[in-house]
Amino acid sequence: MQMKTGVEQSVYAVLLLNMLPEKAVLHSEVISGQIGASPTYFQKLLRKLVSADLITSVPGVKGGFKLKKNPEDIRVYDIYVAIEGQQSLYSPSGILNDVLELEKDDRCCVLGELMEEAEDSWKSVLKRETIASLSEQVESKRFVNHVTDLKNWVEENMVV
Amino acid sequence: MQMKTGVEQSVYAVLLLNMLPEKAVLHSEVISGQIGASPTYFQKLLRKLVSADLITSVPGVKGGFKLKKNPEDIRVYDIYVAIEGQQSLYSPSGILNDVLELEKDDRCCVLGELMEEAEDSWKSVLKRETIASLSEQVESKRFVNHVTDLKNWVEENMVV
DNA sequence: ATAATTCGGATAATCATTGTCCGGTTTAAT
DNA sequence: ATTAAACCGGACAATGATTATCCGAATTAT
Repeated sequence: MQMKTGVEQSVYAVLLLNMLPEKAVLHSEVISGQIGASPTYFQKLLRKLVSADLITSVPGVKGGFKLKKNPEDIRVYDIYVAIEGQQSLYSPSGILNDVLELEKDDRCCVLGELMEEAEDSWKSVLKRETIASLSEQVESKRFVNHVTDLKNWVEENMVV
Repeated sequence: MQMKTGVEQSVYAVLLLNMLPEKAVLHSEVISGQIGASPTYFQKLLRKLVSADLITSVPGVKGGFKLKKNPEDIRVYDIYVAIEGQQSLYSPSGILNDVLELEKDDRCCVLGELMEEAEDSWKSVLKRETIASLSEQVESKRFVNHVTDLKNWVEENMVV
């Protein structure tokens, strides 16, 4: 039970896109290069983010990706769902139902209720934080100089 | 990102073992038969529970498994850790460190802190519930008659 | 027109989980 | 003592999900 690395990469990608000025986009291979991800697979992650309406893609020469929503409206949870899908951490196999000889309608999986509560609790933390608040943390922490380096890098590599 | 089915099976196994009278044990194949798990793999799960000191094994003819701790002292979380190990849901790959050109010592993974908090929140729910409280729920809910059936089955199949 | 890019599908590679097998050890019963 | 039935633990195979690659099509700036 481990989170996909794709979620982590996607979060950082969105953080990078958040550094873009208006109208500018970032080429997918440039991003994956910076993050150190496999370019082809990373494209698929980006497309999932596009499908989830979190980022926008611009096809053609000088194309690339940029944010679609405001950073305050992109929760870490949204990125997680975009990449991993909505399936829950725990899929009850109905074992206890068999054991107790229950009907299928009898939705009373004791363990399931607990797991659902645990998962909700986990999700609520991911829903709390947004790209805006994460960016703020990165900037306000102890490495402001590195952030300016990174922003310079973005400006050098962005298009339009 | 999905929880191993082994965790679910293990929880139910422990619930079954909790129905045993003192000194009695349950044969591993009998349990896996009831739960509908593959017998050989299920043995491995049981041995993990043994290693975690949650249950005891009795080798030899008339051998089997029984609880080692009191049901109040076995948390769902303990079973989860016994089966899945202690690795966290999120293993930071240090991407942001690379991006920000940080030293390895600089443990300031923004996303990591958030994920850790989320995971702690998730775990706290699993730590709250014990085998005792789960058993109580099963018994007190709406299927008391099924539980007595199950207890009869345990008595028929237990050893010593 | 051409080159550079995203899009979407098919498919392969990798890895964790699940499952099997076998020889060894322990114990009850004969 | 011998035997049979169970647990022990390691090696290894099968399965399935994630990751990764490739290719042709669509789009757009030059």
